[in-house]
Amino acid sequence: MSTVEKAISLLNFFTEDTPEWGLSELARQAQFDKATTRRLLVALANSGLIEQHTVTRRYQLGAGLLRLARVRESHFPLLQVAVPVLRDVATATDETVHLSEFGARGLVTVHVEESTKANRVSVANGQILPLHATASGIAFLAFSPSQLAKSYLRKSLTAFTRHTLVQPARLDDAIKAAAEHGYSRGEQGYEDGVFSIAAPILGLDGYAIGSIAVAMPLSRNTKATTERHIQAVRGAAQAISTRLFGEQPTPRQARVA
Amino acid sequence: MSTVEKAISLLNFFTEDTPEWGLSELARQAQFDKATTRRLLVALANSGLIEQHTVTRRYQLGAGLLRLARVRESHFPLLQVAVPVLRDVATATDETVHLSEFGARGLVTVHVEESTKANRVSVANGQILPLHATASGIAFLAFSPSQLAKSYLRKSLTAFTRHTLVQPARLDDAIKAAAEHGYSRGEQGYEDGVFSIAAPILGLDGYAIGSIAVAMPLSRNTKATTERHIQAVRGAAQAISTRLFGEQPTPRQARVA
DNA sequence: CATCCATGGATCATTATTTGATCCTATAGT
DNA sequence: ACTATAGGATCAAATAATGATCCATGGATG
Repeated sequence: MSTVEKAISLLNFFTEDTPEWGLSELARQAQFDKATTRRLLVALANSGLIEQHTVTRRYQLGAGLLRLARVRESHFPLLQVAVPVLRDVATATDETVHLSEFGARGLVTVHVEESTKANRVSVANGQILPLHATASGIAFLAFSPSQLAKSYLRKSLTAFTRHTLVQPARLDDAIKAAAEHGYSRGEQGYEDGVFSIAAPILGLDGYAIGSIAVAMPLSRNTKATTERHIQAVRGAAQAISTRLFGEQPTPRQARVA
Repeated sequence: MSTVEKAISLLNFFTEDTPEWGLSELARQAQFDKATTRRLLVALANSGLIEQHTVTRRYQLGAGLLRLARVRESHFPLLQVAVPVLRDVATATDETVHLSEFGARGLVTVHVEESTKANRVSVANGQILPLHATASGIAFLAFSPSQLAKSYLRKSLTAFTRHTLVQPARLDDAIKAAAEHGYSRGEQGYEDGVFSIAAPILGLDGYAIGSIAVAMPLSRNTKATTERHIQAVRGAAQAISTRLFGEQPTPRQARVA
């Protein structure tokens, strides 16, 4: 562990629960010598990453972090973070993978990686996904503020195919299952012959900001592929959140019914 | 400069304008040896403060910063940051200093440091300050979204004293002056015999989130004290912003008229 | 009130890490 | 094919980090 790494490792002891540390206290926790710890803290303080309360002599995270975090954030919009991850999922599954983001217009597809297979599902960029009829939508609803999910349950649910969930009770069940398992499945709810698995991308508050889905022709679906897609999609969604926010948000499931 | 400080100094080269650096490029800019720069970057990368794009090999700020910044933010609400600064101003001026924050209820006084003088201005905590009649309010308006300021100009302006600015044109002028100079003055606009100087506390977007004001009996007011209070209040407002956000926001003046 | 113990901070010979000249390889431009 | 520049690796020499030890201060505790 280099000196620099040691110094930075100290920063990670500062959390919401323990936002302040005394010198000895921190040295003990980090298992560094007290003198070493102090030198590291002083260096961090000179750089603005740490501040010392002049009265209590305790150490806290510094204001310098805020500027840096902002630069990072402005350089990393959802798309930029998500596209490489989507590509990985597309490569791993060789099925069409698409990302959607919830905004004013609803749940909009913002990026698609198409399968290389001849028989594949095509998804148009910019397409608005009905929340009740797609795996993406249900995954999103399952991790939305309860009010949003409930209000959707009361809406008139358009039937796009014979399989679209139009009975509130059925949709309710699907949302509950998605909330419980962390992913949703859609079987011909929007287009005939399409099977998909989706997982929510969580924002810092634990609510979904969008979703990521793998879509395949129903004919190709097997238990094994389903299982693989679930893993891939959930992993990808988590990876995106983590890269966007630096940590995995705690999920907040919608309480329907 | 310690190794740790060198490493962290590298972080500061990453800005909104230049959010990515190549190794050699950065080494040149920072005036470190290329090998040194690389080792530092690797250490930072291992700690999550830097990430390297696997394809382009360029370096960017890492996701680890986000968590840290959030801890810092949650630990530093306005009050906690501002109170020590207010206290300094109070000590320096020996006049009553008060801080107000704009929220749903309007501009509310959230902290007061009273002068030790017998003849002093008293301000109640929790008091709601009329925007058009107080130095704090005008300083706030001058750095608000233009729409807010304009809509206020159209409202019926209550007269609290004979000196309250009730003519839109006069208020308009006061706002313009405050926008130009970065501080406002209030002379008996709310209470007779009170003179105050206020400066806006800017949020990251450059708009005011509140203000800080020094209030004194008009009788004690001289050119010299006014000048000192202006300096003190402006400095304090800037210090608070800087401590809250890690940098001084660029002011955004309201365009009235 | 004296004592004790833990705290933050300073010192400095010893030790281990950082440093940077140099080399290697890959890639892009001429 | 040649050149320039990139990122990255190496290792003896230089330097900075280390930690045992000491000091001063400030609560506790008897």
